[in-house]
Amino acid sequence: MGIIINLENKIKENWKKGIALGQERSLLSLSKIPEFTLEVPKDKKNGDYATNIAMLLSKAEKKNPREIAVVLIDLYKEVDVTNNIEKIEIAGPGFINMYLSDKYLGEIVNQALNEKDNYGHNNLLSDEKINLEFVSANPTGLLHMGNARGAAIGDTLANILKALGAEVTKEFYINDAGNQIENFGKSLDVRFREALGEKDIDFPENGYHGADIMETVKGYIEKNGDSLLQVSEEDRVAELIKYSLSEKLDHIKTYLAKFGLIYDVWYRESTIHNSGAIKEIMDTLAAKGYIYENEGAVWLKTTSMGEEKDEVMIRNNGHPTYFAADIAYHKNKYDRGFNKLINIWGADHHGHVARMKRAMEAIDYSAEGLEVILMQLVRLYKNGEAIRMSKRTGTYVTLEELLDEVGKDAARYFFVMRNPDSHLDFDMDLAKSQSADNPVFYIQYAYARISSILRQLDKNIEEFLDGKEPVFRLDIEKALALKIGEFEKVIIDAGVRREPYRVATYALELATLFHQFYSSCRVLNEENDIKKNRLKLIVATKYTLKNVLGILGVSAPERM
RNA sequence: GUGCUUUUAGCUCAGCUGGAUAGAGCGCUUGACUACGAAUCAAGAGGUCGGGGGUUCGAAUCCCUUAAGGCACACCA
Repeated sequence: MGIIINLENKIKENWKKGIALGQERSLLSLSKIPEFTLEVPKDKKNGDYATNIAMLLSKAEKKNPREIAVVLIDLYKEVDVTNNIEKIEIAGPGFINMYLSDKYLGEIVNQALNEKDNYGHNNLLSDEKINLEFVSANPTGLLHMGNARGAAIGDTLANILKALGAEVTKEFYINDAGNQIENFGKSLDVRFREALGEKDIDFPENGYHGADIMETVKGYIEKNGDSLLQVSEEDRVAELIKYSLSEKLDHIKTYLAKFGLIYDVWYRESTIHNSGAIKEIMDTLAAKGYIYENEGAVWLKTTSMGEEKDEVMIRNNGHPTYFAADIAYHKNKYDRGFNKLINIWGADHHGHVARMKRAMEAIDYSAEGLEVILMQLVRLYKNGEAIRMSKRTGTYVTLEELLDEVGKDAARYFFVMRNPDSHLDFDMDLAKSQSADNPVFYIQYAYARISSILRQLDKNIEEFLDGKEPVFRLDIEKALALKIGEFEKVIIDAGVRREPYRVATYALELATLFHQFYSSCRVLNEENDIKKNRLKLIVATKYTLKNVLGILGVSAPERM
């Protein structure tokens, strides 16, 4: 556990002990200790920590908060054996403000120096076995901006959860079955026959018009010739689907890898269909009386589970729906030993969330263990104008183009920096710009500056890192050290709440404090003690920056 | 129509289980290199937290209501 978290726990404990002591001595009349807060005040003038405990007790004690605070502070001082608080004051309507002893700042820096690449890591979630499924784009086309946002959020979240000790499996669900694939196959077949000279073939109604599948078909013909014309349509379609999916998937894999994302598992929907898993859940649900037939289709009584309408499980053509397959798929994930299933879906899937949870309950699996992060759309801006993105008209920007244009680092940072449930305005020009306006460069620049200082050091850095706790006198030094100490709290917060953007924000804050420090403090041309302390501070900053950037999947350059 | 979601500075967004004078970046105005990288820093202006009601010591935050955007409500996925 980090210094800061330990410290906060101790402070809270001490307040509780103090109150208990007060009860013993009948100084306080309350029977139960209320849930009080320990927060970091926005304004430094109000101390390092503040608690609202006196205000909360006001009612039960029938006294004004400031009077109670006087009693509480005496009690606190009596039980506090660690002396981690230097000064306690009453302020405003009854806040109790605590001022930390500076000793902790030195401890924080030392911890970062000792733990290096592991600094900020933790074992809070070591009991969790998490399956994180994201992107899962249809393998019938190219990856677009929405997929890219999911990729960045998912991969970052995976890194955060791993930093908290969880076992995380990143999974891509391949929709290689169902209606879409049938349409895809028909479209391929038409393009194939057209490419070989056949004319006036009706194009399927919900077919794929993209130019990319013509390329695919041409590629197939170059390699394998036209022998497929001799086989049955069914076999031909099957072969074309197999070939195209494999080509598309390779493409998707390649570009996700360039984006810094490597999946642990690629799971095919067809495995679910072929394994009998769907029949199994249908039997389970039927045995529980949740299944009925109507108009040739088989329905799930989701209304009896609190949903607004029933859902089709098996269509009247005998094919299971996506919903039915998804229930089997999620059961399969639980059966593989995961206790948490986290999915990242586009906001257009939100109707799917509640019924999936109800379905899990219906087959006696955990609905709580299934978490869905919904992601809003990405709006793309270029030259100050919104670019309309549409698959139909083919004007959408692909991950490939994005990587070419702005690069992995900027793209990943921009996608993660906003809360998923707000729309993301992606400014291509800003992401491309190599200036202070671009947060990615700003953060990386801080790292490069530190590296630059260390390169100019006359002796080996290890000679300055003597293990003694550094002492800081200037506010900016203290602020930077404290920010380093917050890192672990940020990771925990981001992980527990599943909000990766907090890490992006933190990286920017840390870089800001470093730049401020840099502009007001020299490091190299200082008298020995100060030089040593500041070197420790910037090396600790460097490790912290490296670790944050690592979590974000953004590179940490020694030079820029 | 029903459900979910968003609404905070000119723009893009933070704001924790309710806390002190609502924050940051960009943009704007004005400054700072004979000093470890000016891809930086400092200072300033800028707000009816969409509107209205309620809960309480205290509301951007919780509840009700209302307005505006987005999404969903298929035998598609």
